[in-house]
Amino acid sequence: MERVLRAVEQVPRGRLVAYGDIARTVGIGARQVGWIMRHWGSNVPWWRVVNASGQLPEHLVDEAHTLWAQEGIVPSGRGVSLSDYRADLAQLTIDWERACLDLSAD
DNA sequence: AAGGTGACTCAGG
DNA sequence: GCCTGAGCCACCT
Repeated sequence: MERVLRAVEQVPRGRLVAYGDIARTVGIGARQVGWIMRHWGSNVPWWRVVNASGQLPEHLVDEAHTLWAQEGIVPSGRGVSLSDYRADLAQLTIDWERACLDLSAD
């Protein structure tokens, strides 16, 4: 699950990813991502992680809208247009790994 | 050890 | 767009 949290941390400002994206990237079930977020999400940019419909659970939408506004994400309808802000999770993790290599290489 | 639950997702109707 | 059913797997009774 460390991988999950790391993946979420890699999501850049103004971008979003779906639980399923993370799930497939780190190779676990989508529900596990949700479970992890519930326990450790408070320590990562959880608002950049939404479900496949671009929505969040009721108790979070309010916070999320505020944070999204700060990131320049404009909600559409009940959630956000995931397709408009979706980040390439796989690419992000690759970038992160390469960054680590660069650091050690130097 | 077995069964229920969940910040989910996908395919079908 | 909405509802159902099945798959998912870590965690908790």
